[in-house]
Amino acid sequence: MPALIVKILLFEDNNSLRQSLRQLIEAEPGFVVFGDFPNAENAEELTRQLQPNVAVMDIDMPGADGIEGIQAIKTAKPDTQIIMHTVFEDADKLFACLCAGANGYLLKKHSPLRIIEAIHDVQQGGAPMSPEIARMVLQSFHQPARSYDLTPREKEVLQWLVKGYSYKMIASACNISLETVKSYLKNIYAKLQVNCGTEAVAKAMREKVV
Amino acid sequence: MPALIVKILLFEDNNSLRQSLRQLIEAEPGFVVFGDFPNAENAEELTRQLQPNVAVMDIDMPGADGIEGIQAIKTAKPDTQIIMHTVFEDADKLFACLCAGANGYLLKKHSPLRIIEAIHDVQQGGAPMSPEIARMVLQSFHQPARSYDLTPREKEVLQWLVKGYSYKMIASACNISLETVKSYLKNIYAKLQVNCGTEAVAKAMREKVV
DNA sequence: CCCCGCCTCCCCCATATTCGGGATTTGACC
DNA sequence: GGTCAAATCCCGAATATGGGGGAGGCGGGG
Repeated sequence: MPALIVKILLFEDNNSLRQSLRQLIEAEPGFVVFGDFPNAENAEELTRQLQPNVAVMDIDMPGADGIEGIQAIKTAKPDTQIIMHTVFEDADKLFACLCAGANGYLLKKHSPLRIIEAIHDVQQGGAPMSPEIARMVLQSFHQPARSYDLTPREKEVLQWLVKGYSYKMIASACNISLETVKSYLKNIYAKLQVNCGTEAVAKAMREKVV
Repeated sequence: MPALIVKILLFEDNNSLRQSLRQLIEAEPGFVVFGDFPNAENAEELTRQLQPNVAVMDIDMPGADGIEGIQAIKTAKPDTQIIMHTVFEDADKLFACLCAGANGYLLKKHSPLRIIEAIHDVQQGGAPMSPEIARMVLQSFHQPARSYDLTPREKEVLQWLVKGYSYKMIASACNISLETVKSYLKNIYAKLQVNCGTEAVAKAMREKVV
């Protein structure tokens, strides 16, 4: 049993597509499809039994969908590399998959041969993505970081608040009096248009203020 | 003036590397290097004057570094595609670049020819990344989502808190009494090992609890 | 049947926070 | 020299929060 055999599971509800993917993948030397399934039911149990190296997974499947599939597989065998293969460019589904632990994300509109490359990629620690997906992922980081015209000191105070500091702790951290802290926070709340600390923290973290 | 000319700026503090990159890029049909610089000083002004389509940027440069460079360029001309080209695999610098708006991220250890591909990629809406980088980016989404053994109701209450709701608002949102909310929050704070709402919100957001 | 976890509510009280008014000093800028 | 924003401080009152108890009902598992 050579170490270079790649054990693959296939989850895709379209039967004919699933069969052709299976044939395509098995044509590649060293790639063995240990199972193909129309949805992600029992994915956890299957993973435990078959110990795959890679899973190729659609998202939209009747029964258990791809997101549940990722969770099941990662629970059973966290080092399994999971490649999503779907028509969706929907941002919510994309990020749900990434948060669940997907290791790659290909759109079906690209050549099926891309899957073969992708399986090689994930085996070597890469993260294959369709260009549109890569772009969406990078853009998700790019938030303009609204400043709300906070003065430097106000930003500093807000940062401490975000770290969970109380007014008193902020005062000693900044070496200023409690009254000053209260004064700053008043202004900060007004500028952020919130009316309590928790809201300010939530807003600051969501919008990458400071 | 054919529309297919790509105007490129180059920021790299190593003089010989900068020169060879320039030659390499200009050897590609349609690619014109409008300027090369040893750091990102005056990047905003330069961008405004030269109106580049693409910038290739190192991170570690004396004077103004690559992160400031991204900000300057994106301020002056937001649709400029910025490709980072650096030795760093350092996570902090990586994410700082992405947050600032980088559109691609290549490691210098890969073939310089990858840059040519990357410039084509960004022009077509892609987001070229070295495999290691792509993996780090995807992994940044994959947080196990610690649950801290919160009960369903507790999770719900915490979610409202994260949205900035006050105790009273949570009470009416959940159709329970203020006392009940206080009771839940007591338990939640204990389970999260925090001692106030702001800290709980910060922790919940950071660790994707709920 | 009994126990236990969950949901719900209650009381009390100390403190923290919010928000409404000020005020002073400093340093930059015109 | 005048103006203005920023940083610093103070007072006081109304609420909100945090932490300590306890307690009843309900459903599931042993």
